[in-house]
Amino acid sequence: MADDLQPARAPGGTRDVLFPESARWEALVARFAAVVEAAGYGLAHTPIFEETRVFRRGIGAGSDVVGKEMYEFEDRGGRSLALRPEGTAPLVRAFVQHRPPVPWKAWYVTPAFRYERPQAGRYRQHHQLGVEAIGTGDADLDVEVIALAHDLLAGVGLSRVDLKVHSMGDPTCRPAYLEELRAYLRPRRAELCAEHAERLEANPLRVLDCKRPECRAVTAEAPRMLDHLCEACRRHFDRVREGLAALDVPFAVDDRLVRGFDYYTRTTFEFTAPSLDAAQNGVGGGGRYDGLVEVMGGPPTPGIGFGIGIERLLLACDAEQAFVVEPPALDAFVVDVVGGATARDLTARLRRSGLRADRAFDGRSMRSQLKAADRSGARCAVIVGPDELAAGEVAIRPLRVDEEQVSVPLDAVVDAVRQRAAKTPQRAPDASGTAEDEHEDEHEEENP
RNA sequence: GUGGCCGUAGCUCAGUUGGUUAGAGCGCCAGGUUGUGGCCCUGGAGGUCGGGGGUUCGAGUCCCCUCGGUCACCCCA
Repeated sequence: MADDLQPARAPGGTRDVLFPESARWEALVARFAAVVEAAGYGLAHTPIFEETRVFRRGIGAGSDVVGKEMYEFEDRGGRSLALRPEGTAPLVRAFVQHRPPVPWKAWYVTPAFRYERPQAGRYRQHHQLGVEAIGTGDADLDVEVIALAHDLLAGVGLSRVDLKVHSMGDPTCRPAYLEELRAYLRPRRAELCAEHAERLEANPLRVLDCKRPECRAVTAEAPRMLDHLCEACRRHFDRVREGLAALDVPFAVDDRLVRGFDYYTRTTFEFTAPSLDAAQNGVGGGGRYDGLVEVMGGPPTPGIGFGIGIERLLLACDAEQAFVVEPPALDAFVVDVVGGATARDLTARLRRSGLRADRAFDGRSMRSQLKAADRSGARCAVIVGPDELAAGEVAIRPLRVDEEQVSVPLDAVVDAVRQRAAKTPQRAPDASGTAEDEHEDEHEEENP
């Protein structure tokens, strides 16, 4: 019973995003939409849960995400469902189901769920922005997709983001390479760390990605995928690198880059923010998945996409004091010390005229109401006291600039507030430190 | 799933070898200013000391359990 008295909390690893922070999220999503829609991508919403097999088949039963991190459940009809742990598999499922004309270019913003222990930059429910482009294997599409992610990251004002790219090969060249890698590792198995000695046969690539020194030492001389690409994959990768260079997207080839989902073929890439001193500094990543549509039951169709973690991106922005967003200020705050009817009517009139207005309730003192007006960040207070009431006027008191207050007839309030709004710079409620303009036009980009 | 650290007001924290009615700053409310916000002053509200059990004459302080938070490993956004 004592348990019932404990106040309720959001479940572990989840977070509330309340007002002014939510305004920043909205601004980020809007920025993303602008970038990708300008490139022909259309917004797609798909269900937040899918049949479990969509992920099991798509992401791969051997991956950690599917093996131990999925929010899996049975519904009342006994169906096995799962909350989406990532964005690609559901969109590929939607592609297979609806068969839109190719190339199909879609973007999404969605929560993603993974049952992991929360820590800095990692949540059980996090949010991703991403795109998927399905229907062509042209390497220039890889370049386009990577450049879009880069442009967003640079556009929000992050000065330092590292991009690593790699090629995973394809069914022509990868199996032979994997066999060669296993053959190299087998005799050295005893030198590997415990987990990777275990997984050597199932997923030898993971060993390359291991950060432990013992694995590092063993793999220093191990054969690399890049040296074993087939002719087609090599040409593809060359074209991707050439394209990135042509578009001034800085990158480094990382021949140890291994990504967590089984579906990747050829190009894979990852963006990290060195400014994040937390362990989780990957802000986004993606790759090509030329076999995935087929795995989902569609015709053989190539595709590529990426996902960006909203929480991590914003964390990285915090570290650089980038992407500071000021929510729009109120145009007016109505102060009424004569009963409240005027405030009621006036706020409604201002709002219906397209202005942003608020007021105080509970018939508080003028001092209290003006305090509230100040705190609200409103550009001016519209004051109604006994004198104004008698004269059919209101007093317009500027709050953000040092100017005299003026009296205007009741009829002229909307115009007066509108004029004030036009010439008063905005300042958000509780604005702390640097106040920038709400409109996000200028942002320098520095390329290393 | 494994491990470290931490739970005292809305927030950030103090709380002396266990010892009377648990404190501060900020925030909030009210007043100083019977018509005017930001600064200043005064007062006020607000605490199951995460929860449960134990030791003790006495527990915020010690012990056990539990819940929660946080950071890291694994892996990922």
